[in-house]
Amino acid sequence: MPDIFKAFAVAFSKINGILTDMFYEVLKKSETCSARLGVLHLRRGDVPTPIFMPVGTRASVKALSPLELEELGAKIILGNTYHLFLRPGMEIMNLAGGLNRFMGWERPILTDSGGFQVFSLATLRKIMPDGVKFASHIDGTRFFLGPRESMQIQRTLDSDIVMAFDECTPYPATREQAEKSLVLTTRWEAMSREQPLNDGQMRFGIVQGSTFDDLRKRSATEITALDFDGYAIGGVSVGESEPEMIAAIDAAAPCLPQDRPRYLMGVGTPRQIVEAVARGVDMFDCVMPTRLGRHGSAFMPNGETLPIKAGRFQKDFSPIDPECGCYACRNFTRAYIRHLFNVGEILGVRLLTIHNVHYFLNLARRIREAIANDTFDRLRAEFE
RNA sequence: GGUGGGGUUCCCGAGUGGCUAAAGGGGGCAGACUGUAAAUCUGCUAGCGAUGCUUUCGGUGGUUCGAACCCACCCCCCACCA
Repeated sequence: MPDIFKAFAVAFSKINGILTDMFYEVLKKSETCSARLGVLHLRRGDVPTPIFMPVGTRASVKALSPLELEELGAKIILGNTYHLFLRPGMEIMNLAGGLNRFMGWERPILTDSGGFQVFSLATLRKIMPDGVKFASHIDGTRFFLGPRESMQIQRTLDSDIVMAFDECTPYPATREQAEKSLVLTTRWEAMSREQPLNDGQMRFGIVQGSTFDDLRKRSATEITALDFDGYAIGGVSVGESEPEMIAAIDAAAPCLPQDRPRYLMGVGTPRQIVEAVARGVDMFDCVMPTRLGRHGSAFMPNGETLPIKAGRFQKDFSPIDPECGCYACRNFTRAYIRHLFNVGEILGVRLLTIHNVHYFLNLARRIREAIANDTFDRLRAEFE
């Protein structure tokens, strides 16, 4: 596309943004797939899309300081309603003046609603019509978390993007179970939608439907009708195969409005992210870079992982990835980082976390550049 | 020189007649991890032609149907006393 048209397209989408609410703008769409370049305008700053959001469940992206996140180029991070409600609790969060102030992070935060804990802490909860009775995984204390409670907590956290309270459907699920879960989720999200939020907080709905195309479409349609600021595809990365995950996106994405951001929750591997972008997804979060970093795996250019603890790196004095520009790769060797893991020094965990988070943030950057330069198909091919 | 304690599979270490190829750690190796109950978890770790066989508990003999485990001698280590 000639530059003049490009500029026009950008200008048009900007006007378009003003006509809506300027929360989300599409800057460019790929001509060969559904990938799109955009920007989220949030209270605490703009977020370019496609974007990767590091996960900071308990008011910390594990092993990293806000300064390091800033230097790595993180634009938005996650927090979690369930975990922050339990500790430090809302009294302290209120006194602190919200999650951003509490943790010293000035850029946007997206908070998950606790819906994922309905899935991950399945043995410690009971689903009720208006929410979930949990027994705290810390001390067993009983408490109730539903759409109303979750919205109220996220208000106190004062996050920039608030997720509706859903039931993350377990995998595998029968059609009957998936449908029942979908109906419950739609109800809960309608309740979530009614709750007041703070000025400037954006609210996302979540699509469920498990592995059933028609249920995915139905859920997407029902949730869209509730008119959220953005839409997430949930109930993925719960143990299903990659083709099943892709199928869920293929089923749901076309039913979501073009002028709102799409967020694929909990995903994923580099390839899964690239494939989802090709299908029109704009936002991602995943614990993979931070968790694998703590567990001794480093991401390599092709998306595979290097087990740094392996004995074969004992005398390997090259960087994790010679092509990588992160602090860990610029300054330290495999042999040294392996040694740190070997003796249990926390710096090892920190260095791999820095490398992995850099990898994911950089992947998102490369994706954005590729869409802008019409080379996304080429980038996509690197991960096949 | 004397007295006492001890030498176990890569390392530390449990095991005192058959249920012991030998507990438990460590180390090593492999794997898992996807809106974080995870700086975590799971396997394997003598050899082999492998539902069994061979070698192994400092060494050499011996007792016994059977020994890492009991006996004799030898080698080595540690502690204390001379």
